[in-house]
Amino acid sequence: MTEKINVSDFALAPTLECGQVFRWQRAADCWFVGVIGNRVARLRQRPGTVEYELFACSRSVSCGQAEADASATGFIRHYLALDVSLPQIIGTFPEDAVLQDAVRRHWGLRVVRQEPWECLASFIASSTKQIVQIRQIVSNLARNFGAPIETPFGIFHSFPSVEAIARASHEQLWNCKLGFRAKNLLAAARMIDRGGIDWARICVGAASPPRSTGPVAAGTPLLQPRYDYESAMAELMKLPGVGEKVASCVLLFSCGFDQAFPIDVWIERALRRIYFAAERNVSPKRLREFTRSHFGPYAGWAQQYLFFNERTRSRGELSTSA
DNA sequence: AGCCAGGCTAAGA
DNA sequence: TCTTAGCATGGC
Repeated sequence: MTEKINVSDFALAPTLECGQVFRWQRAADCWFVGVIGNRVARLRQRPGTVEYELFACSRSVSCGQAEADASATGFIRHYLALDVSLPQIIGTFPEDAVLQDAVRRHWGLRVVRQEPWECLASFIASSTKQIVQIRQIVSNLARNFGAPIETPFGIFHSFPSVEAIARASHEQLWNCKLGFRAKNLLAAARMIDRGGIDWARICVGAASPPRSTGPVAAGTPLLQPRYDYESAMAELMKLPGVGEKVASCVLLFSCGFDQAFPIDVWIERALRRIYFAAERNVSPKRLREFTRSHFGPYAGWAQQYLFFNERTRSRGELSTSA
């Protein structure tokens, strides 16, 4: 059964294809099909609305049965960040000709709320890989280690849990086409699995990592205060294969740090061309400092507009939608 | 054929 | 503290 959500200031295609998530595919009749947590979703944009169908395997909902109720709508609205005001966010951007042009061209792009572990694992896998290949790796991991989800249009797989990856062998991960990143993903999963990272203070209220917390010592507060941005970054960078870029992606895409500004090769090229055309040999440190002072509290959203704009600049269509 | 990909890390200046 | 090779593999 298809349900509808009224939307404004939203564009589904750039949101799902700008490179922040790797699990969405185009299907027939303008549908996008993807996996969110342990559910399969079909999404389609129509004038003024987003249509959705949601399928899950759980105790309350039998496998393959469509969900459609208030909580399902809330689930989609939350994932797509439809509960925030895009004009207000764009209003914090600097008066910057290039950025404003990117915003006009891709109006409606939103930073979605991913699950932290899937986001982290995906970006550990992303080092010096093309987006097409990252999508392939994530798909391989899900098919080999995730839980199957049946739908009327095929079987999908949830992204594997921390334990599932932690229990895998190096060879199994290697076979998912991770290359030299396999040992990083394995070591990161094992470190998280034994409680080596303070997730609760990086992503307060997040659904990840999917581990029971076990007994808590008397007098221990159930919810620690959230880390500030720098501390959260430092905590994430304890993990092998996680440097500043990957950590920024995780903080922006899955932990609600809207100011995080990942600098990858595409963004770095764009920054040098747009803002430092007169200078050459601008140090990475100066680039970082510039992005922090120039783009404001929603720098990460600005980054997504610039990134997607850069990747589609001399191209009509995106090569990642295959 | 050769260069590049949503980088990270250890080693050397 | 700041640059530089090495890392695996596939797409173009």
